[in-house]
Amino acid sequence: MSPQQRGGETRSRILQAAMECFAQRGYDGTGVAEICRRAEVTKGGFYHHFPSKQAVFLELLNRWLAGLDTQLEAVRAGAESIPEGLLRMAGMVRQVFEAAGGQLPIFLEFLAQAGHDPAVWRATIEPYQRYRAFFRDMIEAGIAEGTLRPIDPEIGANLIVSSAVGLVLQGMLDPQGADWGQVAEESMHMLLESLERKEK
Amino acid sequence: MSPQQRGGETRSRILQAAMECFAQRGYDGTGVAEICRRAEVTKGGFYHHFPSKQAVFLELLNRWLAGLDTQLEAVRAGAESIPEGLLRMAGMVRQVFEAAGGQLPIFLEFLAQAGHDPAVWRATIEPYQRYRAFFRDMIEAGIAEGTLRPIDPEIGANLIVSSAVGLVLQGMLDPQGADWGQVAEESMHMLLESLERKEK
DNA sequence: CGTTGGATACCGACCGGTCGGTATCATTTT
DNA sequence: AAAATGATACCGACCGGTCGGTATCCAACG
Repeated sequence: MSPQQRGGETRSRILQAAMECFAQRGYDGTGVAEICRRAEVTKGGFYHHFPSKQAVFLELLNRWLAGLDTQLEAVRAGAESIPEGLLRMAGMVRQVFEAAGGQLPIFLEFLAQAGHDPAVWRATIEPYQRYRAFFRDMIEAGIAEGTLRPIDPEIGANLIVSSAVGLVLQGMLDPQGADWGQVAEESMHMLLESLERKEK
Repeated sequence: MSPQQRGGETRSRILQAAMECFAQRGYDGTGVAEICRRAEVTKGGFYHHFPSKQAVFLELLNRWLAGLDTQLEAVRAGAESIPEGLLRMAGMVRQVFEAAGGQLPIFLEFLAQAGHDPAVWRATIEPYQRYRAFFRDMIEAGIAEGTLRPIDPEIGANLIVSSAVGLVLQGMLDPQGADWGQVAEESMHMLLESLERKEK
């Protein structure tokens, strides 16, 4: 195996292990040693691939956000109408939950760290603004195509983003508390029902 | 000054200092020594009043939640109709933000810690269930009194709680990003508009 | 009234242990 | 040989919590 391949594999093993540790014990709660143990790498290897613990965290955050971005964009491009697109985005919540296999609380870590670390903060807050703009544009398009009532797009986008964030958060905290994927779909359905233009 | 008074004052000074520290540096990020410095108490005094750092954190959490509870209940009792009550609860968001004076990120700490510490988790998750039940009852009452459309109360309550949580979260992360109090009111207004029974 | 006993409040040095990060060396690949 | 990779040992800082001791005040007693 080439060294690039080996190095890359070690690198992703570290990332994977770090994600699991952060999700279970939190950022401050997990030591570099623990990540190394789980990734079957020594400290030397760790600091060969990453300059610091924070760098690993930041890369994890950026990957997660990038994944969300591409998913959202794909759904938008594939949807026939705005309401249908929004509904399918609600379905993404279920996917997000299933994909992470109970290791989701790392999202909480992202948020908590954003409160203390300016670098994490910038990386966290910027996507929120992007998402608000994203849904604002969608709503405007929906109004233009006549499938949505003429509401204030800013407020509507905010409502969507807020509900999504709140939903994901509750799902993180209490995965067994409900079928959050289904709750997300039904909530978005109710929300849409009120935004959609009804033919009389 | 009686010793009880002195003791009580010291105790609340510790709580206040701890809240500020936790909000700025996070739970793990703040040492007991730092809390003591800010509260002008020594470590001995700290551990005289509290058995552990976690105990301080938990008391802070419980006080916050208790305050929210009493406020919500007061609004419900004082409202003439369900929609009016819901609208005034949206106004509470502005109050919450102003009352905390930018020290709000401690809410994030509550959430993050809930992911790791079972005691914090129980204290955090239980109010969510209570709030969902609270709003479900309100919606049911609203349907009964004829001011709300006959929607699914569970889903509606979930939508309200999720939006509120997401709104508060965004306000924490980016206090300067918007007038969150106003955004909360307008969002709730839009939400209500779709839930309210419209006379034709 | 003065004294005394003891409860409460508070002090600050100290401990065992952990942590993130570094320095150095060994091995493998090109 | 040079570069990439990763293993081992170690460092200094810091942290939560403990502990022996002191200051302050109240209540009971003589």
